[in-house]
Amino acid sequence: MTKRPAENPEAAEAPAPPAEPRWLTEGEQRTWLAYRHASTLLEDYLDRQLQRDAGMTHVYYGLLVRLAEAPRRRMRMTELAEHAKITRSRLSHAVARLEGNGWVRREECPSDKRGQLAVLTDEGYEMLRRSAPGHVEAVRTAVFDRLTPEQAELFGEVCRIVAAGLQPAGGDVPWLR
Amino acid sequence: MTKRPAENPEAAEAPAPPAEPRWLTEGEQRTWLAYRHASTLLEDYLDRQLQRDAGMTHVYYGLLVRLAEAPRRRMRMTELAEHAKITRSRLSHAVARLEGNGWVRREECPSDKRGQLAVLTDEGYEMLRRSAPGHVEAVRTAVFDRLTPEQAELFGEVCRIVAAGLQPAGGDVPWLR
DNA sequence: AGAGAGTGCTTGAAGGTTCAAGCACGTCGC
DNA sequence: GCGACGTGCTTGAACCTTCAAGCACTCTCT
Repeated sequence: MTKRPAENPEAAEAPAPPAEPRWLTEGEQRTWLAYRHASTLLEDYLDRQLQRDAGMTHVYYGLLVRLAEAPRRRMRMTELAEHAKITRSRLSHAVARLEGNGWVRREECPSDKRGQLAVLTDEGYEMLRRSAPGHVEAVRTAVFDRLTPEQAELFGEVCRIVAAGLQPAGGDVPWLR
Repeated sequence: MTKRPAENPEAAEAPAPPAEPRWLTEGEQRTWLAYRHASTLLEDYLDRQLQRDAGMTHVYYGLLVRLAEAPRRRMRMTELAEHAKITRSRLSHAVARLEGNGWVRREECPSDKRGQLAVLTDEGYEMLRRSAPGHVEAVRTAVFDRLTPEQAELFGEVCRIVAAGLQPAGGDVPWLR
């Protein structure tokens, strides 16, 4: 409910906002709803495509991509989690699964005995090479083919602003522990 | 991997794309990554805020909002699922949980004995009224306070385009069964 | 060197989502 | 009216994510 309820919520508010909430304008509501729809549908579309063609969700796929682009195709767990914007816990579970698939292997970190390296296997790389064309096609179809270059550019700009504001470094609260 | 891999993938492609994949340009890659970051962080941020202040995720919250805005605060299950862009199955589980919380109640549909109506209870409405200010504040903080009105407007436009393209009605494939 | 605090990662349980069935009712055509 | 197919919704199992601990190692300070 980003819109004011029918009745007047004067006193007795939730913990955070002290005064009258700054409700969204009509236009902001429409924008917000549009964003919600777009991101829900897009997430779904990409997850289905990748689940079908690569046997994993978009998040897992993204992890493999990051590994593929890292030097020596390996990365510290924490660093990988930060790049992917997910919690360490989630990454642990994810790598366990990907390890089961033979796409990732773990290695001890030579410089820190607590540390673990996630390493993309050759199998993993090969899987990525096979499914990349289908994925990029899906992204194009769903997004870039429908936008003018100017729209795409501005969309990127907006996303960068929003992401920066929620970044643990950029904001002032460490949302991702 | 929306970027071309290091080696040249000439022959032996994935099922879908027949010829050389249309890889993303440098700028498109940056935009895509920014979108992924923004949506991941935003989803997380909102879910945490609502989990903390309202005891449910953003999706569940959205369902209650839709019910609150529906005539007589009730809606057919299928219709609600379509509005929320989720599967019927997911909605069934969700309503079961919300029913357990006392925020939603089910009613038989008078005109179709197969049908079910999800009805927002008074408790549910009250919960919404209490948590709405905190939620709208979070949305403002994360998004609208950081964008100029022009940026917000264009962002909404882009989202509408993308969503329309993925809509079962708008596209040509029924992604949501 | 050693205690205490911090870091890196994992674990298990609780809850959410998806997928494939499945049941009940409606609709269409004979 | 009755069979076949379609629709509305639910169910259970498999999998994913979160949350709260927990273990092992490192760092800091004395």
